[in-house]
Amino acid sequence: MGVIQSGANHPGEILSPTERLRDAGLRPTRQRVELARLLFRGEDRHLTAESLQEEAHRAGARVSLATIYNTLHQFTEAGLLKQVAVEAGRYYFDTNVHEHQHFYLEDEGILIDIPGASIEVAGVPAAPGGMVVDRVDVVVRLKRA
Amino acid sequence: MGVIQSGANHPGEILSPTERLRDAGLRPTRQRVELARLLFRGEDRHLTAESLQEEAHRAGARVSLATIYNTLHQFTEAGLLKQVAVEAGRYYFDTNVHEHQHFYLEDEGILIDIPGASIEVAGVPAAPGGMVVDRVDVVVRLKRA
DNA sequence: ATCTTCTTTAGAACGGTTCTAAAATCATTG
DNA sequence: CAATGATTTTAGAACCGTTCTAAAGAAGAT
Repeated sequence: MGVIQSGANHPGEILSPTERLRDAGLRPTRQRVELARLLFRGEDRHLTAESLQEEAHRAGARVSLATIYNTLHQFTEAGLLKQVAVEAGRYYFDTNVHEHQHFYLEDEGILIDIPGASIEVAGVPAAPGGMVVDRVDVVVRLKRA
Repeated sequence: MGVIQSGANHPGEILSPTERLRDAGLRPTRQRVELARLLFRGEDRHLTAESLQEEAHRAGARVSLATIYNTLHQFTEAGLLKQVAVEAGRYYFDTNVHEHQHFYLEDEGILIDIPGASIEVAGVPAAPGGMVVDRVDVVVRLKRA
């Protein structure tokens, strides 16, 4: 139980952005390829629509905000990204789709991975009738000492 | 470790709304008393600004939306309520301020308490330098079987 | 009552996200 | 290599929950 990975790289899984998109059943359009290239370089990353747009812009990629949102949702649906709920008002996405949990620095709005192997949640009661557990999210909220 | 409580009532703590407000250092105004009366009847409850406003309206209490928000924040700051982050876009509040975790029914946007005693989170790494753990939130996301 | 401070309020503003309808791109076919 | 049809992108509007603003109202002290 618990995929062992360090929160760093997944060397076995480095595909070209185009391959990755095709595997996911998404047409490798210019915009999607550019975004995939930024997102899937190896190290795990946390991002928001806004931060990705800035990054794309810095990298010289012209991508509209609507496309950023569309792409983020498509990638999430395709299992290339994971959504993380830490506060109302903003969607966070994570390129690490393996089992793992997060620190959240409340003061700065920053997420940090906790490796999947280290946290263990015990004693989850059975799901109410007709329901199954989709996933268990743990957020360790940190503030300045 | 872990306050033992069932997610139901806290009989030792039933104060009049007015007392409760005074204890929290809040003037017992008409609006705050009406909202406290709705919220702190004994059983634990989950709510949003919108749901509370509807409920207040049904109960014949005239309270503006701005006051709902103000009050929700003041109550939270005073430790009378707890915020729960389950999805971006909406603030959930919980009248159960004791240590406990939640089921979240993704399809219907409903929160259900998991009693504080049953869940155990082990293996949380030390907080990064200069940080302390504020709290550990566990959300068990459920979907239809 | 009077004065000061705190609270409530309607409505505007805000910020992040989603929608819309039109233009652009892509793949396919003749 | 058009012409066609389907998909994708886009600017900008719309949306929705939340926060702000400035003015009116209530609470408490004297």
